[in-house]
Parts: sequence; structure tokens; C-alpha cells
Amino acid sequence: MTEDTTDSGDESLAETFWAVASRLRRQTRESLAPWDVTPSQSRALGVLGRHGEVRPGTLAEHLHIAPRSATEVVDDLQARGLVERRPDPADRRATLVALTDEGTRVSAAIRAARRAEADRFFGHLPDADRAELARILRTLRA
Amino acid sequence: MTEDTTDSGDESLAETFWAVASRLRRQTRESLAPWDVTPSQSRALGVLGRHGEVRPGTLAEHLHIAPRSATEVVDDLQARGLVERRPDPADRRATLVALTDEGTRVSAAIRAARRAEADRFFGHLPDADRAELARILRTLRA
DNA sequence: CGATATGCTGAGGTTACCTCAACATGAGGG
DNA sequence: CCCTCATGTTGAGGTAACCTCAGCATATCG
Repeated sequence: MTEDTTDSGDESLAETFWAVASRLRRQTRESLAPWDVTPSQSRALGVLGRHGEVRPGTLAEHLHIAPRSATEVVDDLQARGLVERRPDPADRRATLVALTDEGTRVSAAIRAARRAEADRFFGHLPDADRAELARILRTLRA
Repeated sequence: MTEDTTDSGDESLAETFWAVASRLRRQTRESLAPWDVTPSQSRALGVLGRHGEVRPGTLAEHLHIAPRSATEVVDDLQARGLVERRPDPADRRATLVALTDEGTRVSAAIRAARRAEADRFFGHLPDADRAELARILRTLRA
């Protein structure tokens, strides 16, 4: 009881949205548990899986975070043996971050888990609803 | 370029969802700026505005956070003079948290700003789409 | 009345970010 | 060739918003 019944009208759309977001976030976190990586690490693994070796600065751009913060994520992944740093042959100031063999495996596994998780989450919806949702969200993303 | 174009299919729904979420979060933060309160403080002010004086523990329930964390939010709001603590006459272990006069003003102002902001965000959608979105999100909230 | 439960908060930790400044290297102009 | 300025990364230190665990005061109940 004392359900957060919100008030009314316009506010509730935003609230419903955030309720869904928090459910999705929780589920994502759970689906990541088997690999013991944080969400932010998994995002970085995703970028590395898609782009191959990149410089920390580039990684930061893809993740929409400051370069310094990318350094941090890379530190963590390196400590877990999932990525390695090597000098960039093209620019001696720079470093390249690349997946290790294990990093590649984990990255692929997470990618698959993520997809399964999205199916579980959105898959309950009828096809038409899923399409509608996608369409409406795309207009809001602008 | 090198737009985060994601991959494809199922994943993109979740990604689109998060893109929308981040836009909404940013806009919310901006709309809060005039009062110099953090998002979590504004959520607490919202609960206090709706419920009148409550104990920290109750506040924590409404915010879905640990009781200890509610203490912290209350500390911050108190430091800004927006709430005050008084002893709960019904239980001498407990404290009641209540809006000050200024807290009441700020809470109301934020509530109004929030509504305006939701209008700005979701208001672009045709009525039918807004209804569809609400309906679909409600089924996902389960 | 004593055991146990409840309410709050101090101490200290975590995650995921941030800025600012230092340091090395690259690149262009004179 | 050297000097200046830009660029890439990282150390140092900070913030918000959470968390758990332990301690203390008070309540409740057998």
C-alpha cells in the first residue's frame, strides 16, 4: 500500500517511463552477473567488440564520457585481463586498447546475453506494439 | 560520423529506449537548475509535497532507497533550509521531516516546472501516440 | 521486566562519473 | 632546427547517489 500512485495526467507518463527504465536496468544488471563486469565495463566491451582496437579517447567518444573516465574503465578491464594496452605505432603519444582472447569471449557472451535479455523484456509485446514503441521512441530520441 | 549506429534488430529497441532516457534525464536536470537541487533532492521534495510530514524511513520507501540514504537526502535538504526535522510525538525514536515555508514554495515550483518539462518532452507527440506509448509502457512496467 | 524489534544515524565503502594540471609527443612556422 | 601550440593520456583529487554494518535509543510483547 501507499503505492506511489503518482498524481495524475502528464507527470505519469514520465513516471511510467522511469519505472520501465528501472526495471530494464535491474534486469540488465542481473543478466551481467555471470561475468562479474559492471554495466559501464560491459558498454566498453561492446564498443571494443564492434570496433576492434581503439584509443582511449575514441572509446570515450563512443561511450559519451570524458577521456579521463575511459582511462579508468580501461584500467578496470585490464585488471580483469579482458583488454590489453599496446603502443599505437602511428603516434607515440597514444595507446591502443584491444580485447584479449578472454575479453573477446566475454564480449561475445555478453552480447548474446544482452540480446536474450532484450527478447525477454520486449518479447512479451505483440509485434505491432513493439513496432509502435520503436517508432514512437525514435521520434522522441531526436 | 562513426555514429553509434548500433548493430541491428532486437538490441536497437533497448538502445533507443536508453537514448530517450538520457535525453529525458538531461532535460530534467536542466529544468531543475534554477533551484540548485539535485535530482534526488527534488524527488524527495516531491514526496514531501504529496505526503506532508513523514519519517525518514517512510521517505526511503517512497524513494525506493535504503533508510540510511534517506537520512542523507534529508541532511542535504535541511542544510539548504528546505526541510526541518522535528520529533515524532507518537514515537520518541522517530523524527518527522517537514517542508519549511521555503521548501513548500520550491517544491511547488519544481512540480510546475516538471509538468512543463514533460509537456515539452512528450507534448510533441500526437495524442494517439502519447496514449499508445503510455499503454505499452504500462504493460512493460509490470 | 527482559528479550527482541524498530528507527535513526555514524563510519566507511562503491560506482561512475567529473575537472585540472602534468607530461610526452606531434606538427607547423620562421 | 627550434619554438610554439595542439593533442593523447594519465595522476590527483572531487562529486552524487547509492550501499552495508554497527550502535544507540526507544518501543512492544510474552
